[in-house]
Amino acid sequence: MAYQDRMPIGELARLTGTKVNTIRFYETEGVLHQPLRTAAGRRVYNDADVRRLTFVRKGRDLGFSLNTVRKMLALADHPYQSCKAVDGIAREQIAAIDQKITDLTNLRGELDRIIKACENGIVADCKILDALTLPTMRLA
Amino acid sequence: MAYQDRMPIGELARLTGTKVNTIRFYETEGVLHQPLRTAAGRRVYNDADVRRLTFVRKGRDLGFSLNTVRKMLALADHPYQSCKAVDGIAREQIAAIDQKITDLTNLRGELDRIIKACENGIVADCKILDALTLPTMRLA
DNA sequence: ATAGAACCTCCAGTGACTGTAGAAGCAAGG
DNA sequence: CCTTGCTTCTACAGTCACTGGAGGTTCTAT
Repeated sequence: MAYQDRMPIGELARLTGTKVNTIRFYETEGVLHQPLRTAAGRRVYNDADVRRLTFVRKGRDLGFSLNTVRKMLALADHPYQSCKAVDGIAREQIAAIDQKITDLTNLRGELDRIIKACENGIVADCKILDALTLPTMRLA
Repeated sequence: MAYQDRMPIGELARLTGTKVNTIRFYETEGVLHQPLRTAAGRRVYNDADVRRLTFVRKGRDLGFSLNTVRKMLALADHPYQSCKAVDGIAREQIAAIDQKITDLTNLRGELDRIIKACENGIVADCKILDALTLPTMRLA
């Protein structure tokens, strides 16, 4: 299970595609736990940190604020907290997520259409703005 | 077609859920065109600006940088540019979009699972980190 | 033993907004 | 017509989430 289980910050950075400075920043922000240190004061990470940091980076890439990511991490950190709290945090995010999925799907469709039109040598009349503007495929 | 076709900045802000200052910021960044001005120097916007700004906001909310949004807007601004360029810009984004859709779908699934477990009075062993970490449902 | 890479802390800079100060414009009531 | 109050204007400082660099230490490898 633990293929690399006692790695320095540079290795964690490499595995997650994160800048070393950013990892230290997340630590000061309390998004990543304070890691163990070697006698010389160097940070030591493990596989759990890789998973946690990957989650943070993906969450940010998906347009969630650090604060929202923090809330979602709270679900992982306190899996035995009250159902009410967990349910609240989870529900809060679902509507936003569904909207993002809808928007991305529309955007993807339009980019696809543009590429296909190009293949046929026709320059598409560009409807890319509509992809995120028109109320097509609304879920609610 | 033009229900509100000569609006001040405040109205554009209201319609798109954007801060007035942010609209002015997008103008200086060249993401929004320089609008017409009244004799007194006030900005005047129209429906096309509403659509464009909506696109920018959605794009940002989906985690794309202003620069990437700028590139996608270029598809709308120059629909008759060379197919090669259009195709390049479009293709560049599609892989990123697919990954985002996959990640969001996984995340949504896990939040759903957490909520359902809560309904049953069972506190779920939380696998939220896995939602964005495990290589399930990879497209490529 | 020493060159070079990786690490440390601290702090300044960037991207993308967000808020505020101070002045000018405009619409409505008295 | 005038004042009260809201909107807009420019300009600039502040915030969030990083990102990069300076100056110094530690580790690794020859």
